Amino acid sequence: MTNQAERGGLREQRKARTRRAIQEHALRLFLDQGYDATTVEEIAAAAGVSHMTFFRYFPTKEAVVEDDDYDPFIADLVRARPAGENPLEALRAALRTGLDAVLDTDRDAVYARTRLIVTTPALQARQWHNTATTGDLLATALADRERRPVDLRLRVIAAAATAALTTALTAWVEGDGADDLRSLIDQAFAALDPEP
Amino acid sequence: MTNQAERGGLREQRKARTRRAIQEHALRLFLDQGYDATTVEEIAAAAGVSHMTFFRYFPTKEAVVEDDDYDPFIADLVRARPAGENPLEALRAALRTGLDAVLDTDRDAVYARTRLIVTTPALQARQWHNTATTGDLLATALADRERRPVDLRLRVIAAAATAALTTALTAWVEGDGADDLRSLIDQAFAALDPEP
DNA sequence: CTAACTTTTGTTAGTCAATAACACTACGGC
DNA sequence: GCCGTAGTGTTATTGACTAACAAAAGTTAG
Repeated sequence: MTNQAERGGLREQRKARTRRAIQEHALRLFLDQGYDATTVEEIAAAAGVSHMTFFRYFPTKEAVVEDDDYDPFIADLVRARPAGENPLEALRAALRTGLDAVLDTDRDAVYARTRLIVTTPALQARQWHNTATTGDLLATALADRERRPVDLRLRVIAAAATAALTTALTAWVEGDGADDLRSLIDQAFAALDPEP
Repeated sequence: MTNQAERGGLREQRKARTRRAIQEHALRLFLDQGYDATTVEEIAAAAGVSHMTFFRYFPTKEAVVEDDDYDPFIADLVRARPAGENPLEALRAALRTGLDAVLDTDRDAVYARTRLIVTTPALQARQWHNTATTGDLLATALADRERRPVDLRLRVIAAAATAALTTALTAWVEGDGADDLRSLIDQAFAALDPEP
């Protein structure tokens, strides 16, 4: 119990509450009046903090929308795929498994956030950076799985897979969320296999 | 000769000269002292104009580095590929032809600019946006070539091709330009073909 | 050649994101 | 209860970018 402060201390509770408050007010305001039309000052005021505090919790205005917590999770799923499987199929299967877990429970929230990102230039730019990072992570996972170093080939395959995923997500938003995302992702990955 | 002003008038000459001056001083300063460490005010001063004039010529600080003029050219090369050829191979061949023309004459300039973009976060973000635009253009070109509308499959293939190109360019910079770019691009595209 | 016009530029003043310095408050260990 | 410190607010600064208006130059007509 020496480290109680890090788990249940009042400070940590407050921190977590403040962080969540900022995030929720930000998303509400973004969806309400648009991303660019919403200033950090507004968000901070709505959350009852100063704009400095906002930046203490999030490094940039964009970061408040980001949510890449489960990238490492997917990387682990990739590493768990059988070594014989071809890399692209391993990525497809891992992404599928990871997304299934999220979509079943949080579909609407995922859609709202994805829509916000896809339709906001500033968030897109940021998202592309995150996608590149994810690509690197996946390439590393592929390499680990085959017990060899990352090379150009694995990097290209990982980049192609994230490109397929991004294309499917964009199509999802373009269709106003009416399509089944899983099906779109299947189609996207199928396009990478020069079929018989 | 009714439209002389649009071709050889003093105004157009001055405009072209100013634009080039801004661009050259900007690149020099960026390479010299870094992108972030260089302010628009500095660039404007070096080019002998006010910072407002800078923004009249370039919408953003990043735009001064961009150079997507030959995207439509590559799209035309894609359209010119035989309709029987598979889409990915058509893109590879078109990109190859387009790059050959540039690399032979401007290799060093292309390398310097690519390095600047790859190593500067703000320029990367912008470049990803441009890459996405290029992807759309290529997808459209592929569709035109096959005389049918753009669909998810063509978009994925175009996105995968640009991802391969980007990966090759990144590897080129990581290797300090010592590798042969053409060879890197060949390897990158080969990775997209699940080989025999 | 001159007068009226249009285009381009500079000046000024501003907004907003992001960072820094420093003092203040209150939590939590003792 | 006391004190160190984490967390916050205040204020000020930098730098990208925009708007409004005035000034200067180019262009065209008469």
